Amino acid sequence: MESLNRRERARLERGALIVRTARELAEADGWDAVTTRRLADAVEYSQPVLYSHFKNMQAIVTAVALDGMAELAVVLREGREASGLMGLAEAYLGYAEAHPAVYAAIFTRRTDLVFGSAESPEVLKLTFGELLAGVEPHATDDAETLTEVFWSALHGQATLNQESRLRPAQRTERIERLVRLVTG
Amino acid sequence: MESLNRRERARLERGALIVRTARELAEADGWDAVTTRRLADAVEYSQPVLYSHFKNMQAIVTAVALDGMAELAVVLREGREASGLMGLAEAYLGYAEAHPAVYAAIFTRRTDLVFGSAESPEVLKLTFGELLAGVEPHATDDAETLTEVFWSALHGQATLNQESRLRPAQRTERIERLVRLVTG
DNA sequence: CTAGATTGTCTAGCAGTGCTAGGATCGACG
DNA sequence: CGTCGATCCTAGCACTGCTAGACAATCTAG
Repeated sequence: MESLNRRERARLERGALIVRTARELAEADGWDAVTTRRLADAVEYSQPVLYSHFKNMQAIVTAVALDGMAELAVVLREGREASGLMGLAEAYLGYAEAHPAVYAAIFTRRTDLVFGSAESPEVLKLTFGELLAGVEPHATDDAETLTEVFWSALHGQATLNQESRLRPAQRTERIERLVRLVTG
Repeated sequence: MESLNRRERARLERGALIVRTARELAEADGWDAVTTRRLADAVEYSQPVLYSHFKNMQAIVTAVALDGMAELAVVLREGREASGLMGLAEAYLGYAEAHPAVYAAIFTRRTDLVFGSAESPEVLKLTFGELLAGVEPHATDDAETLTEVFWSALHGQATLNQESRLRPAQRTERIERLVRLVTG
C-alpha cells in the first residue's frame, strides 16, 4: 500500500495538479470559465487525460470541494480556539469571502456527494464538529439542532453576502447579532 | 398606454406563456433541463421567438424569479398575519420547499438583476418589508440588521434543506429554535 | 383588389460545451 | 530488432446558447 512506484506517484501528482488548477481557474474567473478544454490547456494535457483521473467534470469540482472542506475545518478550529463562537463565525464567513469559488463548490453548486450517508463523511463531520464544539457551551438542551440553526444562519449570510444582497457596511454587526442571539 | 391592439396583447400573452412554461419545465426537471430548444418546443415556437421576447435565457430565468418574488411576498404576508414571526418563517421555508426551482431562480442561480440599486427594487423591497414587519416587534434597537440576520438564517435553512444537508426530522424544531432566538 | 412595405417566423448555422472512440506514439522487455 | 502494453491525442458526437438570412403572413396605400 505504502510503496508507490514512480509512475503511480506521477499519476497522483498529476491528479493533484488538475484539482489545483481547476481551483485556480475557478477563483480567477468563476466556475463557468472552468471548461474541460481550458482546464486541459492549463495543465498542458488533452481533455481525455482529465477523464483518466476523474469520472467527469463534476468529480473535479467535488475534489476541490473536499479539499476546501478540510481547509475550512482547520480555519474554524483556529478561530474557535482563538476567540470562541465569535471567532468561529468570523472564520467561517472570512473563508467564504476569501475563497468564493471553493465555497460555491462545497455548498451552492450541485454536487454528487451525498451528505447524510457514508459518502465522504469524515471531513464533513470534522467541520460540523467544529461548529458543534463552538455552539455547545451556549446550548441549554439540544446542541446539535442549535448548531444546525447556527450553521444555516452563517451559510445564509455567506451566500447572500456574496450576491450583494445584504448591506456591506453592516457585515460585522450581522455577525455579532447572530452570535449574541446564540450566546444569549 | 392602456389600449393595446390585438397584436400587442398576443405578444404579451406569449411572453407570459414562455415564462410560465419555463417555470413548469424547471419545476419538473430542474433548470438544467430548461434549454432554449426544449422551451421553444414546449411553447410550440422556434428558438428565435424566445429572443424576440427576452434578451437571453438568463432574462427568462429572471422573469420567473420576479414572478416568484411577488408570490413570496404574498405568502409571507399571509403567514405573518396568521401567526406572526413563526408563521412568517414557516411560510418562507414552505414556499422554498414547494417551489424549489423558483426559489433557486430567485436566490441561488446567477442573476443579472442587481439588488441594492434601482433595478427591480419594488418587489424585493416588498418581500424584505414583510420580513421587517415580522421582526420589528421583537427588535430592541436596529430592526433592519436583525431582519437581515433573520432572513439569512431562513435562507440558509432553505438551501441546506434543499440539498439534504440538515436532518429532515428536525426541520420544525430548527424553525422554532430560530424564531425563539429572535423573539427572545 | 392589388403592389409594396412591414412584421413575424423559421431554417440553418456558428462557436462553444461535456464526453468518448479509435488510432498514434513511446516505453519496457524478450 | 520486434512485440506488447501503457499513455496520450486527434477527431468526432450530441448537445448548449444564440443569430443571420430566407421566407411567409399581414397591414397599408393606391
